[in-house]
This record gives sequence, C-alpha cells and structure tokens, in this order.
Amino acid sequence: MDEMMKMEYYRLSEKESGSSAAAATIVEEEMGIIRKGAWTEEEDAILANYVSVHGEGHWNSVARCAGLKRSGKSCRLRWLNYLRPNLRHGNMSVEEQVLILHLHLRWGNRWSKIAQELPGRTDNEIKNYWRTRVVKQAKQLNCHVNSKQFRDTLRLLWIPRLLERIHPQTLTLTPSSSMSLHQPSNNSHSLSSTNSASASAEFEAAIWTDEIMDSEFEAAIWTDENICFLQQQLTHI
DNA sequence: AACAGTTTCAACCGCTTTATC
DNA sequence: AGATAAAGCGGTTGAAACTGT
Repeated sequence: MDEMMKMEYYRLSEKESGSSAAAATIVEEEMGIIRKGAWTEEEDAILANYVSVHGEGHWNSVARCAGLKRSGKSCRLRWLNYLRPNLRHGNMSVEEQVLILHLHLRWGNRWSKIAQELPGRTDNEIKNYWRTRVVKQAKQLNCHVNSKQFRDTLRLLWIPRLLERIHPQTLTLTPSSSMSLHQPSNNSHSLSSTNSASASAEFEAAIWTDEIMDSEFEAAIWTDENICFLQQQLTHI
C-alpha cells in the first residue's frame, strides 16, 4: 500500500470508528440505504472511476467515498468479476475447458486457485461453467461428478482424447507428463504422483498456446459424439 | 403469440482466513 | 493474546434469457 493509500485508509478508518462498519452496514440495509441486485451502468462507471483513481482495496470505504449505495462486498465482487481490466467474457475455448477439467481433478472445488491459472477468467465464471456444464453432463451419464468412475474417465480417457484433437503434439511430450495423464491414481481426489507438480506444469504449458488468447470461436467439447464416447468408456471402466 | 419449463450467470450469503490494533 | 474489521472463498439463489410446445 503506498503512502497516499495508507493516509486515506487511516482517515476513513478513523471516520468509521465508534460504531463499527459492519453494524453501520446492517443499519443502512434496514433503512433501505444499501442497494441490492443488478448494477446499473452509472454505478459501474462510478466504481470503475473510483478504483482507477484510488486503486483496489478497502471496499467499505470505496462504497462510501464513491457515493455508491452498495456494500463493500458488493463493490469488490462487481469489480473483480466484471469491471476489472483484461477480463475475458464469453465462451470458454477448448483449451480453457480442458484445463479446468484437469485442474479440478487436481484441486477440487478450489475455484479461485483454478482461476489463477486461466488469465482473464474469474472464479465465479469457472464455478458456473463447472456446475452448468460438467455437473450436468455427469448427471446425464448417471454419474456423480466426484465419483472415482467419472474422474478416472476424465483423467485417463477424455482429457487425453480432447488434447489429441486440439494439440496432437501435447501427448508426445516427455515420459513424465504422459505418465501423469495415464497413470491410474489410487487417490481419487488427486491426479498427483511424486513428479506430478512438474508434470502438471508441463501439461498446462502444453495446453496453453499463443492462439488461446485470441480464440473466440464457440468451443464445443460436449458434443453428441464426445458424450457418446464418454458413455461408452464409463460402462467399461 | 403465449405460456411453461429449463438453463445460465450475476449477485448475494454465510463462513473462514488474514490483517490490524 | 484477544477483539475487530476487512478480504477471500465456495455454495446458493433468483432474474433474465432461451427453448420447446
């Protein structure tokens, strides 16, 4: 935090002392001062302008100083999920989808951690993708999304198949990375083996190509053909 | 065209973690 | 060391958009 920010922060904290900020928020909410629901363009502009001048952080203060009738939490979320620069909205590319599948096998529902590996994507977006696409497809295949059966099928068959289609060279990496994809794991909650960290890094690097950042086409990995393939594999695994 | 059912995703909620005093 | 506030996180909800009849 730079000095200007610090000064501003302490000034505001002082202002808020006495009755706590949280208590103030509750009172404001009860009085109908705190707005909820969809953000308007005007509110977006106010928030974006304020953050561009003062920087991120101290969201309760942002809400007050910018004149927004919103909670600090709401301001933070709106900024992180919508207004922040360099965000990518819209359809996920094939590479992004495969990476999500891969990282979820490794980390589970650690959405923010997964989001860190997908530049421009938010944890909320990834979480929504998972729930609306992956969980849905698993249900249609009569599987639980976290079952060993479904996870093994993803890890051993489905992801390699998708990779082969998008980047044929990915599967001819070093033995270590291939192992990380093909080696069955006793631990159903982890893709990892001893060398998995470096192998996974190699895997992720292989998925990401220069064109991904420009990729705008609708990337359908959940095609009838692919789902049929999954269905067949699930009955044999 | 109108309605019902389904899907999507932005936003909220509540809990946990981290930072500060 | 404990209290408090802020930030972060994952789960859930509900309105809008979409699709089928």
